[in-house]
Amino acid sequence: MDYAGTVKVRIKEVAIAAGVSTATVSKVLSGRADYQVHAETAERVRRVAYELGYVPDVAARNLRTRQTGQLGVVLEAVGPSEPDSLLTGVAVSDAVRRTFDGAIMAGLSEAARELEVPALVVYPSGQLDARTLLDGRVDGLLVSCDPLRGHGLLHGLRSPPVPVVALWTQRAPEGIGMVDVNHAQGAGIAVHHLVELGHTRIAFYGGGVRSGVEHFARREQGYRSALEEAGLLPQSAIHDGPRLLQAVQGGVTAVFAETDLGAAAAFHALDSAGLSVPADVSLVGFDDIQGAEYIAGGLTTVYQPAAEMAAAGVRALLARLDGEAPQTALLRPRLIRRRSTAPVRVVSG
Amino acid sequence: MDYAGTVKVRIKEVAIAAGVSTATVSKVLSGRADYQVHAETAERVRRVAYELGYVPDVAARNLRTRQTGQLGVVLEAVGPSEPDSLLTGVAVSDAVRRTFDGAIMAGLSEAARELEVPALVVYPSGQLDARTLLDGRVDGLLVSCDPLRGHGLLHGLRSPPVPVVALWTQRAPEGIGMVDVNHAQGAGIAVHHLVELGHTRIAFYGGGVRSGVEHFARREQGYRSALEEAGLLPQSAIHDGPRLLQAVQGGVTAVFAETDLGAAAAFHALDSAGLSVPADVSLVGFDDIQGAEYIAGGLTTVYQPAAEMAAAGVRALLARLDGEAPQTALLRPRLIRRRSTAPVRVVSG
DNA sequence: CTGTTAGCGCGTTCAG
DNA sequence: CTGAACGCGCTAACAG
Repeated sequence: MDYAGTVKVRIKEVAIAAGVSTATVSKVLSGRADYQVHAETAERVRRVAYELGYVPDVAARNLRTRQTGQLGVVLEAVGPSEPDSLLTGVAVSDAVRRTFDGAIMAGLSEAARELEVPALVVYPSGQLDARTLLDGRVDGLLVSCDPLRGHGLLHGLRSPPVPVVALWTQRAPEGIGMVDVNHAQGAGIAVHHLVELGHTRIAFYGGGVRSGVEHFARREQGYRSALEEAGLLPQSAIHDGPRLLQAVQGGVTAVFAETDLGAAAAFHALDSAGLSVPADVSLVGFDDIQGAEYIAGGLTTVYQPAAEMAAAGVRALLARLDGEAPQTALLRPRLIRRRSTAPVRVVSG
Repeated sequence: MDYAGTVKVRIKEVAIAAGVSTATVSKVLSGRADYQVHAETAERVRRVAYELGYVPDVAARNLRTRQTGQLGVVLEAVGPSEPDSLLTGVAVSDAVRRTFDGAIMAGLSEAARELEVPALVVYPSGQLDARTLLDGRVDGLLVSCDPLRGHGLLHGLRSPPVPVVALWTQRAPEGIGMVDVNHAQGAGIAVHHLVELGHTRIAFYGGGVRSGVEHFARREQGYRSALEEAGLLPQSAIHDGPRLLQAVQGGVTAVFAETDLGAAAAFHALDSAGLSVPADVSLVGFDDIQGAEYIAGGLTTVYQPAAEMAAAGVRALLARLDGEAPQTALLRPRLIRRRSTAPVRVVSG
């Protein structure tokens, strides 16, 4: 179809062409069931509207109805660092973030389609303050947080003018809904996998609680709980190659790394020392980053359901717009089995 | 600041509080230079507006001005496959797309901030037809294409009601602006790197022209041109392990793979046959996917400037809104040197 | 079941 | 330099 030079058709022209009033056209096309219109009339209006290529003007509609149906999105990780970051200077792969944000966008986009959200409004990086939300562009806001940075934006959003749901955190201020991956549970799944393979001395590789990063802390806590539940002894977190090798010499046969990138580092340390994965040491990561299948010959890892999280966020926000109270939802991560884990070797001698 | 229960402030209240008319407030805040307002008055209005927390209502403004300042975004890869895909059934890692889309969003977001685009409107996957663009939600549209799928959407957008710029393709219909990575140039850069290392027998690994995929075709063409320019002989494209090994036995010392994932496959074939990278064979990929540093011990590859492409897209679209004609821009890819390439081994005997 | 009417909040004439 | 009046296109309320 060719719309070149097409003058926009307005509701009045549809009304005239269909021989009804503009109100009737509006009633039919807005589809509100509480307006009863003769089926034949409605059908005629719809046909005429379609033939004329009529599309309601959203600006006018939004002005009249005082809502847009649109949901706002902030990708917090995209954009300049915030000064309150606990990890300024830490080299985190941009690609990790981008994969994650891409998955988030995919999930949002898919959920928006299914739930008939007409459009998502993405605010430019670092652009948003609470005041901006007053401008009536969106009915609600989703914030995809970056756990490696502070939650500056979220804290500026206490008592925001529209409902807010935060993704990938469990530390939003009161009144803000949350959807996060259950990091502790994910760690538990990883540990459980290793225990099933017969490992009893399992190390945690990464900054964990000490890093100050919410997710890493939860992962270490999950590691501890899972080991204790299994009647095994947690080890203190290890964050460098030499200590990892020490631990292995001390009898550790499996390593749970708090991230896939950490697992890559652990593998490098082990490999350089002539230790084989998984023959000598089993290795599990967390994230399932792109390329995880090439780490350590195929890294067994815990997949974070980012797209599902985004979809859950959309549903949660829609529920809030429907009057429900803010809630916290935790999604179950999934173990991806590859080739970096194996049954513990029977100790000979 | 706490906006709980805050009633939205309207222009009239600002006017009253500042002791002027709404027209004056509008003139001051819209910042249009052709309206002369007493400096003191203007300053007072601005201060009062700020103190009252006044934010103009975008719906009303959009209705009045007939534009929004917003740019639409379609991530074509997100969403269900189209039937016209040439590669239905081909397993392409979702993660690759997501990284790419994430980078695109990051670039868009950053450019939007710099160029003061108030917001980006992301249309849900597979939701958009040309008609939807008539609804006045956006002043222009960016389409991030998926080269592995058809351009169904783009072709439905001939003569669209708003300017359109397509990303990651050079095959959009007439009238649509384009920004793409210069794939041929990227291939040339890769080949040039290998030639500099002394390689003279360089293979192309992947579907290339025969795949029917625009990007892969350009990359193979770029490979050919670069070799010819260097006075060397291009080989026909290889797309499986056994033939790759044959080629190596036949004297090939370097392989340019059309994608990083392809490079991983090539590496696997070589490695399984006991050939070492880069000692026996040098290997270059294309894309610089997340995890490329773990492929083949650190894959030398061609990085696609996705974020820059997105930013260029925003600029191109803004230029079109400014009255300029649609153009095509090609961005120069960059070589990422890692450890999978080395000087050619001097043949002994 | 359908039509008439009155704004939604703002930006822009055009008098003063 | 300022303010009153109008209308962007649509939908909610109400009258018929």
